Amino acid sequence: MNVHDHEGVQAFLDDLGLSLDPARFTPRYNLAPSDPVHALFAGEGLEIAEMRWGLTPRNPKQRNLLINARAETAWRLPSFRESMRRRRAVVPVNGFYEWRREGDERLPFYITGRQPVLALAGLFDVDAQGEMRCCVLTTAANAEMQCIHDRMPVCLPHDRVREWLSDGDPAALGKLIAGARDQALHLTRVSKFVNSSRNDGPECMLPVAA
DNA sequence: CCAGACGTTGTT
DNA sequence: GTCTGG
DNA sequence: CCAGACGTTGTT
DNA sequence: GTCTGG
Repeated sequence: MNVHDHEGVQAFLDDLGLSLDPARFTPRYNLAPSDPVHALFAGEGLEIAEMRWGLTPRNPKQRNLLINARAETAWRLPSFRESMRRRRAVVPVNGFYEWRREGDERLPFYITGRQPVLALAGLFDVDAQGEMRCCVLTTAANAEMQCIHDRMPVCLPHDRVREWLSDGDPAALGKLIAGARDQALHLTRVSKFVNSSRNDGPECMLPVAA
């Protein structure tokens, strides 16, 4: 994920009556699983909190962080079911990365929306240490994304964020998820600099020739 | 009905 | 608690 | 997600 | 191949 632009994020939050203290904001150009990220959720009203990316599996035998959840199956899977019902989240990002596999190569693309912030639909949970953790819902890739990958994050229209976080009706939520594929996305080929999560700087999102 | 298990995604 | 298998 | 590592005992 | 770290 890429969350580098505080001004853009704050403009998005303004419409929701939320604010994010610039002092608590670190620009991230290459935010990796297990890293802290700010996410919205319905607490006592709409709230924003720092969560770590990836739900911790409740079964200790399973150690993989759950960084994504398929929107099609999250309703019934034990790991996500309760969060789908009662712990939905939104992760505001400036963009995200997807890799096109070409043989042994991973060719990264930076993906943005029409506006400076993409509102990614997600879930959260509280782990055994009391820390909030979140994951991102995925859906079938739309036409733009299909050339690099068959899945993409669920991107909510900004005017549906409140509804996603507050409405409990699965049918209504299903429509929000379905609408994600209509969000216009813009793909930029970037250098493999971003492939190492040790690299976290503006170079991650710089265009390179295809 | 009871017993027993109880992991997801993406990629190949 | 809840789902699956028998 | 991708990159990169991937070893044990005993002794100091 | 598989696990860990970021």
